[in-house]
Amino acid sequence: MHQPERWIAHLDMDAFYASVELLRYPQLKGEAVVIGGRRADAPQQLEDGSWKYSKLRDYTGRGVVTTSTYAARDLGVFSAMGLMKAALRAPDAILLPADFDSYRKYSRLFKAAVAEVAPVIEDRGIDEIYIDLTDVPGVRDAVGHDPLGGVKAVAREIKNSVGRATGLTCSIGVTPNKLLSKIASELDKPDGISVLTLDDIPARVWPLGVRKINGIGPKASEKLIKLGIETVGDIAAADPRWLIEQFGDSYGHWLHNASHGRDSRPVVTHSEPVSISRETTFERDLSAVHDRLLLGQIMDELCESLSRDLARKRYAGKTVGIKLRFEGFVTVTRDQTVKLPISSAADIRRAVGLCLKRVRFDKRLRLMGVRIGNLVHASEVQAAPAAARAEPLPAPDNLSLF
DNA sequence: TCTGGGGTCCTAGGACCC
DNA sequence: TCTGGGGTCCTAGGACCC
Repeated sequence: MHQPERWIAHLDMDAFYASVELLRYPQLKGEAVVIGGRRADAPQQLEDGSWKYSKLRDYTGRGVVTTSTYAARDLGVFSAMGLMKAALRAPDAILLPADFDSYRKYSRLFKAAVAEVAPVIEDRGIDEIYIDLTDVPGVRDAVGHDPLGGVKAVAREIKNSVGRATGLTCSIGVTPNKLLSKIASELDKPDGISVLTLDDIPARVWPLGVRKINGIGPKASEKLIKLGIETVGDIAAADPRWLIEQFGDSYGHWLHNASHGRDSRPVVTHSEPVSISRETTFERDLSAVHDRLLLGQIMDELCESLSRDLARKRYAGKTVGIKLRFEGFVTVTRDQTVKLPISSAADIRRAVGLCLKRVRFDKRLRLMGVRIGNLVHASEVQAAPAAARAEPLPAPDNLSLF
């Protein structure tokens, strides 16, 4: 075995939201439980001490599954599935509302527990991280005599640390790069450790379906399958020139490299946000004519919520965008860049007004969103000269488009 | 029975400047 | 009368991820 230059871990919490809920309701262990739905009812304790739960079959309206327990997955209920569809498959599954404050708390706890063992961490969202283990003592010192043994011992130590801090389990993949580690962490889920070297790629990675590669989504996989390519090994065996013909220069090259397990991306321990947004899907589709006032009010609230978030995170931005999704799931976006960074709800709402003017409202709306990009730190925003501040003010009637 | 909310990155065309 | 390239910014849409 040749010695890898790096050892990168991918750590993925097992059924994270559902597992956090099971800490609170341990009596549900082993049951089919689904998290999701904005207005799902929380469990109620009755006089006799027993609990009353909402069932999936009683849910009506829009919404998707956020997470499901492994028992629910056995019934065919997975993340991102519509709740109504999930109810057909598992009508008796228990439905819990999402409690993001709680999930964020456990997220901080598990990340801190990992940092005690290995501090070079890249955040990949609430329930997963990459960790550079290369310079962790137990790994560095094992180079030469027993590298795999050292890596496994450190991975076990990380899992133990996470378990002690949270009572939750996770799965870890360790390989020479992020791409392979992301694949590896899924190989022995839940509560597993998988260590792979480049030599393991043909036996362990090539038999997997193309969707297992992070970066091949529904569209690319559909196209690959149409071309007769089903596994990662099929991509690896394909002529790279043909891949480039089919998928373009950039994605074609990337597919070729990914299928051979090549990935040199570093573990990024700090990053700045690119954009911040707020959006909401309505319970029923709204008419731009009949529900004008309501839509205007919802847009005001989105802008205020976005503005509060900017203030809390201490950012301002120059590009405001709206997102509208109409019935039929057709999505439209409009952007408006202003001269100086803004952060107040009123300034954002004004830019939104300019965006709204450029949209045709011939169908009912199901979603509305606001985004701000081109961010700068609030501390870098200078007071605007009066002339510049007064500049992009549209006539008031343009604001009340709804 | 349609499909949440928060993000990132890429592409491609047009404006504008040198 | 015809016709450069390069660079940057803005905008719209789309793929993908958690």
